[in-house]
Amino acid sequence: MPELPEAETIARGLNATIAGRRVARVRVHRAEAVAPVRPATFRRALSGRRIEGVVRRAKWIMATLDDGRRWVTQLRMTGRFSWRAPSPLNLEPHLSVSILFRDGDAVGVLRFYDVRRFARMSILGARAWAKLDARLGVEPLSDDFTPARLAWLVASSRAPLRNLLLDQARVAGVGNIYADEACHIARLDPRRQADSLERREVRRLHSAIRKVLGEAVERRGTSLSDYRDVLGGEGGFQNQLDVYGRAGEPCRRCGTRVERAVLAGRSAFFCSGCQV
DNA sequence: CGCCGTACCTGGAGGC
DNA sequence: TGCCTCCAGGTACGGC
Repeated sequence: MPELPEAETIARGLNATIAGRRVARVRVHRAEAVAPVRPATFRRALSGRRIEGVVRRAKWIMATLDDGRRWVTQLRMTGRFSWRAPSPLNLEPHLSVSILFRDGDAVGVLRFYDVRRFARMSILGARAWAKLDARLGVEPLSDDFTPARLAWLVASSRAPLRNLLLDQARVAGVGNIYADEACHIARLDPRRQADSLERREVRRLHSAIRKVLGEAVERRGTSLSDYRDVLGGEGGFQNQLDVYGRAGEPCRRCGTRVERAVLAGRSAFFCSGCQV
């Protein structure tokens, strides 16, 4: 579900709600949400800690704790945070973890849901976090992501362009939706061998990635089914998709029917009329 | 060693 | 209605 824009929206939402607050109580309803660590270990590590701040890295949500450790969440396909006033806790479907915050009279509950149970959260020391961070690629909205850097990445792979864009060790945070949308904006066939791109094509791809991710962040992400922000709101970018999920429908640029192909076991949507 | 198929889960959509 | 198949925003892992 969540790619960079959705994770960014969630991280900002969490920062606005829980930064500065202290964890009063943690409940782990589904042990696999914190695996391989035992629920009691996770609970003890987070209980009593104050949240210094919450940021996104790639598709990870990372909260810095007042003991210097990091509380990290990988949402995978259907992980979702929900911040609400506390209510009598009935066991809701798909509820994985609930965290009670209390600071004086300010009280709130952060709940974590996960339909498909792929999501994971853990508490990492600063060094373990640095190690995780180091194996992730360049942030595409940062100044480090230059056309030259992308050219170097693209030249290093013979895989289809779309697969390269999904590789988190190369470009961090791009997933299936935005990889396809970026290829369409750049007028590049996602099946093209990555190292076949010419310099001007790399430049188009670079600006397309930044454009689509930037606009999707502004629109607070893409809500196709499960994704919601921390307060339950939907994103708005699903109304601006050019190709993702539109197989058989006309290309908004040239009218040709959008096609679906399978690359590395995952759907790729593109227009063979204007993407070469 | 780079790349790909598969597995991990549940649930929604669509065919019959 | 029910049963079947296919598909889904991600990524770790094993194998070639």
